[in-house]
Amino acid sequence: MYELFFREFNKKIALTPEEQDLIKKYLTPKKLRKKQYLLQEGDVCKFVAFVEKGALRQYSLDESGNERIIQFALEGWTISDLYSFLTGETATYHIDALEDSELVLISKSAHEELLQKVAKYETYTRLKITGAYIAMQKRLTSIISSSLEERYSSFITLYPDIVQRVPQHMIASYMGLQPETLSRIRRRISSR
Amino acid sequence: MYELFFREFNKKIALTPEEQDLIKKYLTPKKLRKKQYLLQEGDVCKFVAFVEKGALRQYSLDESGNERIIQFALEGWTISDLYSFLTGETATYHIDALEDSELVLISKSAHEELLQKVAKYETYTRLKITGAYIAMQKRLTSIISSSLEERYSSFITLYPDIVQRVPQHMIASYMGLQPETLSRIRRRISSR
DNA sequence: AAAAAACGTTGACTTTGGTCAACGCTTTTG
DNA sequence: CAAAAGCGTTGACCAAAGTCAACGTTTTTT
Repeated sequence: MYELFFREFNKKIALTPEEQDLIKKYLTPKKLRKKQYLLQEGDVCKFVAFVEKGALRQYSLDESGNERIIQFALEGWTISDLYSFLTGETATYHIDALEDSELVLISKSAHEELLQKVAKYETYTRLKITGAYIAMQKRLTSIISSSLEERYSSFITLYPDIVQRVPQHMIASYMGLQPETLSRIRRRISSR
Repeated sequence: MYELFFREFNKKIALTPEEQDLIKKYLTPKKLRKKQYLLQEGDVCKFVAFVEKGALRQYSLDESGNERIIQFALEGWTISDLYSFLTGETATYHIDALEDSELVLISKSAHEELLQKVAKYETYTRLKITGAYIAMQKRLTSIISSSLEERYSSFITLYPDIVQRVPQHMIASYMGLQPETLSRIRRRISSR
């Protein structure tokens, strides 16, 4: 239990067995069936979720009610509505499961106590968010400066596992496109 | 000297005078004239820069050589090519000054020593990057789910100071648009 | 096993943003 | 102070993405 979580943690900073045991006390396992919600827009986000197994997505609804996916999370990724989690404001995103999934939850109070009691937890958190920031900045850069063909091509080389496991229209949504448009981009790419 | 820097720092976590003096030893002031580079693509980014006064921009060049602005930084903001700074890889962004500016620089070695010696510096860093992450996620969400009119309208309410101080074609670049397109969007908005 | 839902593709047409050129105005430079 | 560069706007035209409808296939549900 929590194997992947601690494997990832130790990749960022090595923990002693004692620290690991202490941290374990603050973790809650949770299973989610495909299509179940972890978070719905309007609720307050009560936890950060680490994906041990499965796949989730985070999305908002535009004014026409279309789903706009802003993040996927496969094994080893962390997902949450950070703004809602940290401020206690109501969430602006939905999070649901794309496959049956196993999560490790960290509640707000657990998060706060861990920050106080385990210095390495703060470091872990800092490194994790820094990595997420850098990745998102790259995504943003490619959105404002690359062609759709390039964006899709780098997506499939960067996230081949997502391409395998997630329906194409969701990848279109992630790219801010209509499914038909992504289909045509794929044709253009393959006919070269 | 460093007034704004410490004002912002203390907003996130309060420092004792001693801590403040200690941190000061690791800071380097730097003045930059309008149009001067702080960082050029291909160099390694050697520092994180806090803006005491002035305005900067971070951008990359697309394949046609157009500037694509991914971030502005006014007083109180921090700017850097984080990926290059942290990994030592060569930078993919340019950073230059839009106005004569005064910066506070933190070098790589200063950053690392501060993380070790001053626990609150790690907290400051974590909070700062978390805020930047949340802001960027909101920007990304609006890019993939809002109309251009909405995006520009929220930009001017969110960053009225940038609208005042930065030429319009740079705001277009920040939004991933041509200057002509932004000009037309403005006309559409004002004619309502 | 049958019915329903979800998915990806294609075609025809519309809407939107990009491109190129021109112009007037303001700011910067020499 | 004069010349040059930078800036924002507009018009005409072009290219790209969105929309709507239809279809065959696959997956899920019952």
